[in-house]
Amino acid sequence: MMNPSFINELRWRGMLHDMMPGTEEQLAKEPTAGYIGFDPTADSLHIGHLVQIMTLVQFQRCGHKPIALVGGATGMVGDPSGKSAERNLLSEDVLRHNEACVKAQLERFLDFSQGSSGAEMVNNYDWFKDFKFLDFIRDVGKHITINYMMAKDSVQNRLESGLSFTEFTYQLVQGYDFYWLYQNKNCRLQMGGSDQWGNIVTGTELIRRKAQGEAFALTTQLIKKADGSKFGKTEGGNVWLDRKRTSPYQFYQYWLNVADADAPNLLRQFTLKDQQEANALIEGHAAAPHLRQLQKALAEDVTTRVHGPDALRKAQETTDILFGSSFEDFKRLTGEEIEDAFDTSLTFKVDRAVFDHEVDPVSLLGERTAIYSSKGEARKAIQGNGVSVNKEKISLERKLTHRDLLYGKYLLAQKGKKNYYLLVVS
RNA sequence: GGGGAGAUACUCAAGCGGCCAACGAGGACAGACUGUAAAUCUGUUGACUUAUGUCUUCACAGGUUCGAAUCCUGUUCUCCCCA
Repeated sequence: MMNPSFINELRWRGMLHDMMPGTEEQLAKEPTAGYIGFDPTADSLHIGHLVQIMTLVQFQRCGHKPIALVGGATGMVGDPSGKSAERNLLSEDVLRHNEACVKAQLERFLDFSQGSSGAEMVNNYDWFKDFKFLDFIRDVGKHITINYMMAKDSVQNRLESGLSFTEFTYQLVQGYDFYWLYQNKNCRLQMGGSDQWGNIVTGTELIRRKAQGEAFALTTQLIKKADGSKFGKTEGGNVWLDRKRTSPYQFYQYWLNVADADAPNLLRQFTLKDQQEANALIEGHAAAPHLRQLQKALAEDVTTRVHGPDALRKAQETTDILFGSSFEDFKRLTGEEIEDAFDTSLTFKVDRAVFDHEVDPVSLLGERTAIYSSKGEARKAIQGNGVSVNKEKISLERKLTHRDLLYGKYLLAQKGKKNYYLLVVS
């Protein structure tokens, strides 16, 4: 049985950015171990990391052995790549916590069973924590010249604005990771986003000089959206993999809302659909864009992989209830169904006494609930025709009473067109 | 060490004694249009409030003035030229 070529897989998916000569030959020759590092800068990964996760997943599917590295050590240093300013160091407590969270997330995506392509998880803190400074500069630093390190873009870009020795050293630390994995896990390939090229190559260089070995580098495309805006950002910031930060419903909605121009690309990169399937979906979408089959397939696939089938089903139900139906339909739901449809983050409890008299919408939305952060903001939004209650646009004069409550306790509030909130009066 | 330029809201960037919460552009959010797209057009964008209001902002600290982002003094930082 012939495994599909990993490189070709990345090619048609549009994920390949660059690789060292010989990489493709190495992968064709034998099942190869390859790694990608994830620095624990937060206690959850976000969908930017998902590209790298998918790269590892594809790598494994093509018969190779993926190693997911959690950067317990590198996270302590801080990667200057792509950063315009020096960052604050995280405390060790926070790092150890983040590390555990990131590890748990990564574990869900790969197959860790035994066998030549069974995944492994390592933490570079394990080999760095007892590495003495003097040993490091003698054993590692001696092999790489300052001239070489200075030439990296990540360093050059920071010479004007400033770069600490700590961040400058990052490439050596990461380079040593690769060397360590090469020696201990027979790891021949490091992958990463295209901004990681410099760091990766420091590793292959170290392997060449220190171990006279040959190792390879491969980078993937950074995802760009058609309109030039950043991928993975929403009003609330990053789209996280942790459901406590981004609920499955919000996660599903993010993918469902992807622009047409970006959808084919994202489908190829974030799902495992094969070329035929993907093309069929893309053609189907081109023929009937308003059905948004592409976005639906994408959202479904990614949400399932990240949050599981149950969470997907619930997210879809909620979506149907909020977007697919009129308020008349909404009213037919039972109280339990309604409460179940909303994430806790979108649900606000309001004291019954508030509805004893007429309620001013401004104070209800801006003061009694956190839908708007202040009355002023709530007022501006209402004046700007951006607020609905029970699917009906409201004005400043529209007072709310207990008669507006469904089952005497529910009120559906909308901020803009897409943001729904549930007020529960009790 | 000598000389010059500069530091303004999320970013870029005007303003150079009162009409400045501060032009404009980008971004972000919202409205219309649509398909919970894109493009386009419109509105909002210091905070609180809703009144022709209050408060906090134009690197930092002082000062001049009825009044300063705008003038003076000192401090910090950045860039450029010469040595």
